[in-house]
Amino acid sequence: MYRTHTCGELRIENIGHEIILAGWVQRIRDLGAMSFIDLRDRYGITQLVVDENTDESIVSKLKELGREFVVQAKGVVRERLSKNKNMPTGEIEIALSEIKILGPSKLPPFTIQDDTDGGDELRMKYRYLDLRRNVVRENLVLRAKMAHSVRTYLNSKDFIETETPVLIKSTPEGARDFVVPSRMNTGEFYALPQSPQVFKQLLMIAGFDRYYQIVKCFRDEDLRADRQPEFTQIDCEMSFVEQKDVLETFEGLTKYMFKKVLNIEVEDFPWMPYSEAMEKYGSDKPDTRFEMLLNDISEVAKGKGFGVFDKAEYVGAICADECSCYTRKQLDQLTDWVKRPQIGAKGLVYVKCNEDGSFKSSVDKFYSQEDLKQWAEAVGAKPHDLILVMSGDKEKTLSALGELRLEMGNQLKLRKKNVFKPLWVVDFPLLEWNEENNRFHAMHHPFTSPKPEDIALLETDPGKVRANAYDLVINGVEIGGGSVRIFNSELQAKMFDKLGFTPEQAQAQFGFLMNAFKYGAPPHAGIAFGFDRLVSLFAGLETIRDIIAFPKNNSGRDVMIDSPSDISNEQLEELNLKLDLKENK
RNA sequence: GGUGGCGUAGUUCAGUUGGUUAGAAUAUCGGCCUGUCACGCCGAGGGUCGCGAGUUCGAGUCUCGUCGUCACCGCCA
Repeated sequence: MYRTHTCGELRIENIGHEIILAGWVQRIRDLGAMSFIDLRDRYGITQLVVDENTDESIVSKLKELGREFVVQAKGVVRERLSKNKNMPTGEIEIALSEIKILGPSKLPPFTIQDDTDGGDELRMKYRYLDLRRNVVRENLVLRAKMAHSVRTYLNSKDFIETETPVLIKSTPEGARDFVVPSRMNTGEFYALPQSPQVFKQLLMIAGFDRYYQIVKCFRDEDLRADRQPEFTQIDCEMSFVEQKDVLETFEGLTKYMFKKVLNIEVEDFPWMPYSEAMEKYGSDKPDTRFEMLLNDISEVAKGKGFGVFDKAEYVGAICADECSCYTRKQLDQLTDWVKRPQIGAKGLVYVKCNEDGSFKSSVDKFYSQEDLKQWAEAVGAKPHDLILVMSGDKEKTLSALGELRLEMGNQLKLRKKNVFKPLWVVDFPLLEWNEENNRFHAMHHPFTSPKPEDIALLETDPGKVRANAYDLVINGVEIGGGSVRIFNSELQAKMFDKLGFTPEQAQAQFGFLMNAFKYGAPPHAGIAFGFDRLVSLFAGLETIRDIIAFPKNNSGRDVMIDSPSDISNEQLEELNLKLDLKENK
């Protein structure tokens, strides 16, 4: 037995007990005739003391100790002379009678403290040291708690947790696949799943009725703070349900998690059509923690001789409360901000609403006070407000205004981390036009069913067809999405046709699913949540790296184990692979 | 694929207009210290200024390239 207690549990009641602790040396404070050692483990920190009564052999042994040594300490719990109210074990200490080094440590490259001196790069390289820090471990404990609450809730609703294969088949739709060569099947490859999509549908056909899985998914696309090449989904599917049933179930799950994990009661989730999200927020994942909605002011802004607006397809505005005090410098900075290539706007027009009801704008030359008053009415601006106007191609301007809205929300501190505003965005378009390959792509995936009333549009105006698809959005983050599925092989065949598949290609790629539909397929629908994003949202973090034990960097590398890496010629040969690198490293 | 930021002591950073021997904090090591808990005080060691070219009498500083890293755009059904 290495220990009788953990470093977080001894209290004043334990005084006089002879105990054994094991853990890491956090810090040694050598006061000369006496020394204090902070011993740390997952559960806390306990102070060990060496003083004039301590055996000489122990005193000399302290010289060998350094930060992050793993030691076993034996001693008697005693009350401290000077107590530390800031720590749970702060009323007691251990009078050392024996100390043994279990694992010596080199000097760690950064300090293992809450406010570490280590940068991200170093922390990732020595992730096993970083994980010793409270803040990082607490994120992973939160993750474990959340996963537990998912299982508790879904199990209670009769969902069957089912594993699906990781070595599957590459398909042309969607993201780029990660691919695995097969040794036994020369020249052939598995693909890693982008999601267990088809398997969960097959489970519905199998009559499982309700399936879930907390499962790794893989997408070989460029990364972001909230995107890793491998990530975790809460993946679900239900039979004999409509959209409403799925949303109710998973709204229930989300509320349950907020309550169990954060002890927060969230209100019922509003439903917002995709078209409304785009018009009012300039985004399909609106941050509804604050208003500042987008307004179409084309009617009142056009036809007054200002060429930029007159030529524009759309003129839109947002109203920032109490911002008429913005200085010329601040407005110039905002203009530069929207002109950055990432936003790509041509410019920004402002109107300051003065206290006396007059207006001061950057386009006073073209617009009278009366004109500007109409703008103010259109956006609901009051005195002291600031109206920001952009124009151009409608779609681009909406999304640029949406970005500007978020930026203003940041500047005005309206995006509070401890406020949670979930909503369902519904009625997504079924298809979106892809300029690159000159064909329609499925916006969600090719198994999503069109709204029945829109099916006729498939022939006449496919871009207008709405899908029975939905996203859960919280605070401007897309947490998850799903759809009611097609469960009829003819409609599925028609979808593949619209997506530009020949019947032969569709059969080769998805024949197994379309055949399965012919053996009694129930109506079904499903959803998947990005578990990493949900955890980071709960943790109040921007990046999902901090809630993953061993994440990859921006370039998809694990800098700790240094992967990906070369493989040996023997391995290549066994797989019948030859490299043909376009550029030498 | 693109845009931008960063790269200087173990670590986090400063380094002015291109100009003497590149600094601070912290960590480490040594000394002193009986109630510390971010202990304190005194002292010491520690630098391929990412790498490579170029401009210059002279480059941490300017230019180009390259590598690494971060954020974003494209991409991510």
